[in-house]
Amino acid sequence: MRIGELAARSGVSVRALRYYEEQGLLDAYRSDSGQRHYPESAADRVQLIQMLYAAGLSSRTIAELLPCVEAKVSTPESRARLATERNRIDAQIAALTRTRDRLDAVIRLSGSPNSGCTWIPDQDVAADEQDTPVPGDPRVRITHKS
Amino acid sequence: MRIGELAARSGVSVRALRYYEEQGLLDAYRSDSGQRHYPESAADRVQLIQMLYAAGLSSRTIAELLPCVEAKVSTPESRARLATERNRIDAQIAALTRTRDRLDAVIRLSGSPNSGCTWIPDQDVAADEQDTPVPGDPRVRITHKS
DNA sequence: CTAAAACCTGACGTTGACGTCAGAGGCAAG
DNA sequence: CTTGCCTCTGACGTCAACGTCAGGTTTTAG
Repeated sequence: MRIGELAARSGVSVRALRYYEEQGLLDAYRSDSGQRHYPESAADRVQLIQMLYAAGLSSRTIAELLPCVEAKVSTPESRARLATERNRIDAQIAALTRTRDRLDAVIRLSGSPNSGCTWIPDQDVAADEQDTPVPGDPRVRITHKS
Repeated sequence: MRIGELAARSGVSVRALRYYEEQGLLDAYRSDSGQRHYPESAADRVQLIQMLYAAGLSSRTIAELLPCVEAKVSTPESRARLATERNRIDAQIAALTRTRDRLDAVIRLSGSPNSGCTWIPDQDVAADEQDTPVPGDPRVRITHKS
């Protein structure tokens, strides 16, 4: 198939596909006129590329690990790299989970009439830390050069 | 405290703090000479900002939602916004989990004796929790001081 | 008092993953 | 053959979250 169809099938832009090729993530056969042609399997590969991009991997890292993931072949270095990225993703999941739970807490408590929401575990909500912007508060002006 | 101390405490750069202020995420009192002064609570706020950045929220979105999380109040719109972001994070967690599982599968398969083309004998795969020390690698830096 | 360290405000630089535009050529249909 | 869509190769534009530098002021340590 040509690039337009692959783009439509995999849901990415034509530009992105050319960029992937430029980064060494996706190769194409060229017709005599120079047009790119892809096998059916390219769609899956693009999905995989998108997956790894979404996980925060850079083009270079993807280029390094993609052969391993596709061919399931690895050297000790690539296995170490895989493990590193896996752990990074794991940490990211944990952080996202904490963030989600915090947002959940806010959502649940935002309907309550009182202010007993404690998003700091065992610390009292300090009454006012002079942090609230008072409507008619004349802030100190920035006096540059007295 | 002044900006340098806040930066040290919260683990972000001075430039980042000034940027947060510019984006309306963090306000500071100014001394007569124009220097920023922050209350103790600013450190927590910075942590929260970092958390939301790490979850993929933009400055503008954080600016919209941060008052809800801090003041524990919300309008129907902000609740909807919170729910939207929560669901986005949830989807992101699901996608990351799938990606991690896929990497796990590759790691297991490539570690198997018969399926991996390990052309370098036996080496320890103890490359764990060690991030790639590439000099100019500007990936997602969350600067967790651990 | 003095020198170093910290802070200030612009303002331009960086990076990755593309978007977008220009100009030129290819491909099936009528 | 021409019309209209698709594709090609550069090459510049974009956007966010800062990094970095310059030139000047303020605070602090000795």
